[in-house]
Amino acid sequence: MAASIRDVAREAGVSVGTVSNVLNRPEIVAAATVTRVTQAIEQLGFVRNDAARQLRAGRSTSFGLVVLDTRNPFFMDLAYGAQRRAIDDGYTVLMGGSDDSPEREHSILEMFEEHRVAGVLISPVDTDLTQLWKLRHAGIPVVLVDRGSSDRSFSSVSVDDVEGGRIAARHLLEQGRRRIAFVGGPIGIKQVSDRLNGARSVVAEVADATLEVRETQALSVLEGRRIAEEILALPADRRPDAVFAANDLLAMGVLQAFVMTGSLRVPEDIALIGYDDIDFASAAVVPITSVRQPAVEIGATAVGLLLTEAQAGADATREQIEFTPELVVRASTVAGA
Amino acid sequence: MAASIRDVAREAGVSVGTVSNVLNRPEIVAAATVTRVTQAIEQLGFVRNDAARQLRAGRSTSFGLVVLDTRNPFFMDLAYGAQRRAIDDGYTVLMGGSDDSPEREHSILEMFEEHRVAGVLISPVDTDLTQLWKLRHAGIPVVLVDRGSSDRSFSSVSVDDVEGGRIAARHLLEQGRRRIAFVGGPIGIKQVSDRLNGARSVVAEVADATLEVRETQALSVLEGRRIAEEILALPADRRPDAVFAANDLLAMGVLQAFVMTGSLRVPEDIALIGYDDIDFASAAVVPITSVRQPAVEIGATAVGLLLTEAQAGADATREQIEFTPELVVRASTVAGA
DNA sequence: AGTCGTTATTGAAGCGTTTCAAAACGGTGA
DNA sequence: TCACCGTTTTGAAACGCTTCAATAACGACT
Repeated sequence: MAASIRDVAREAGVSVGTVSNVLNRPEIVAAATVTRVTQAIEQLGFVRNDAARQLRAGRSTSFGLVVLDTRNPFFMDLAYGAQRRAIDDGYTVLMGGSDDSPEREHSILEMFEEHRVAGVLISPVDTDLTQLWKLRHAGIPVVLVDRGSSDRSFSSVSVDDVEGGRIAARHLLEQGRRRIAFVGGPIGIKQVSDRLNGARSVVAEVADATLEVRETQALSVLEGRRIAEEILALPADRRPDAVFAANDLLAMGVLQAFVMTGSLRVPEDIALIGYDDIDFASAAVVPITSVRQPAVEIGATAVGLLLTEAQAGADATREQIEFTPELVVRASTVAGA
Repeated sequence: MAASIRDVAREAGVSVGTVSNVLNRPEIVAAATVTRVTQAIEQLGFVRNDAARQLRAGRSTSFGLVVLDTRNPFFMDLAYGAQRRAIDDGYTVLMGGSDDSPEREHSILEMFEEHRVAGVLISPVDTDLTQLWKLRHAGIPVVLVDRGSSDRSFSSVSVDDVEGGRIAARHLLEQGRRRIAFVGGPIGIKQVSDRLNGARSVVAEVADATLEVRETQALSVLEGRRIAEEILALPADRRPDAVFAANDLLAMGVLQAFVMTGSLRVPEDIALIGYDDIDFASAAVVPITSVRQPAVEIGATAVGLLLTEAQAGADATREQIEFTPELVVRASTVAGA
């Protein structure tokens, strides 16, 4: 079908080895030969076959990225950062979304492994990391993104989510809120539980403050809306006076439901804080206070770690990089902010 | 390094052909052999080498998707739809963002071609489609997404953007607006010029209505903000009373700038309509009226076309599918909506 | 016992590259 | 003229998989 290097060689009257050299190390080939081969390539419309090249090379020139949700702007920004950094080094990024499903995560990783990717970036759903160990054992470096490696066995680039949780809760308490609802889930996801635990620790220090947990199935706008309706259905005296949403998507859902029904004012009746600080948070009906994570930077840094680990081989040193989250105050917690 | 099919064969005491059969058509292999081989696979932690498999097969089992902007929720939704549809048929989707750069688009397509993808979905920046012809000539089916094929030479899944432009302009005129500003660009992008032309045709029919074009460098929030500042800088009597933004990202940027400075009320002083109806449009400070495109469906449908075209081979019939855009009225054009 | 028909397994060819030791070439100096 | 040397080019051997014609195994039937 398509022209192969062999056809080019015949057309140019040289051997396949020479064509390959023109393609990969033109400087060692005589100038006249280079032009002849180049012409033949042009002539036949030859395009390198990546599969053959990779087969020979043993491994691919792409990294795999597994995120929790491909439609979440936070992860898109992260992916964007990863991609830009990877391209600079001649790598390409394959992305898959696990949609909070361990099975899906598993099958994406399997695909990456069959592809012999040069490394894997992952924000895992599955608490069981044995598949990641298997990957490393197979010589594929793994870097955790948006999530630390508790036992330091993997390199990781993350944000201190416990501290992020504390920051959020502290801010709400400082605004005089006492009945806080934490909205997020599945709790199995480390990022979620860390944020919750951070908030809990701060709330525990204030005598009259309480924290109520409302678990969601996913970190989506829809789930936020669902929980908000639950809250609205409560008798007024049992309602929280603040909501800490585990991410901005949830926060937006919550906000939409509150605003739509018009029965609860934000922040007067109920304050709202999100997490991630996606671009859209600042553009919301009531601009949403959020705990900022540097998404693009996380992605880029993670690819950097992957690159060094890929160079170093099996005896690479693991590195845990942790960014500090940052509070961005907007009108959803402070009237007129 | 990693175990090959040959190692598995040795371990299980069978030939490589048999191992391959166990992997691909277990039903033709004796049950006892299957278990023996399966055990060996388990034992050695064997993982298929995708490169070798593809090299043999001649073509990959993935589709390539080129979008204008990977961070635009509209394209993410489109990609999501494509992915879900592709997975059902055992395909995988590779995505690349051209960021409105023809060069970048070119290099992504080149990568896809080297990868021998089974098909390409593309929302082209480049008005010159010769590279796409080249792809087709190489036996790779191409489907245009979010953009029709004017001469019907390519299959496409799109929305009637001229009609979409008309809908938007008509709506603004019906609200009594007469000085409309069109914000969008680069104008070279067909979606943008179609929307503009639709709007222009409707405005031309109303004697005292005018349409002023403000071209942007990109379809981003930032560019929207920039244009809004330009508008704010105008003397009050030269200001438009409505803005039609070529997509929701721009609309959000415009809105942010207006709201932030607080000098122009939406929709009282100036109405605002966007395009795409991304999820975030409804959650904006002032919920944004928009022209809806069924992103997920477009992606899924496009993969469907690709699948049939891939089956049919070179003599496939091209099909142009066009969805009709739908007006979604919100508060940014109708007070209290 | 020999033959036929199934059912299971084998072994080798080939996909398109890259790599690398070996060969060819073309001057140079003796 | 010849041996030697640096520069180019060659040709064959992998890489790991799938495919397919050929072979083997094994009852059943004549």
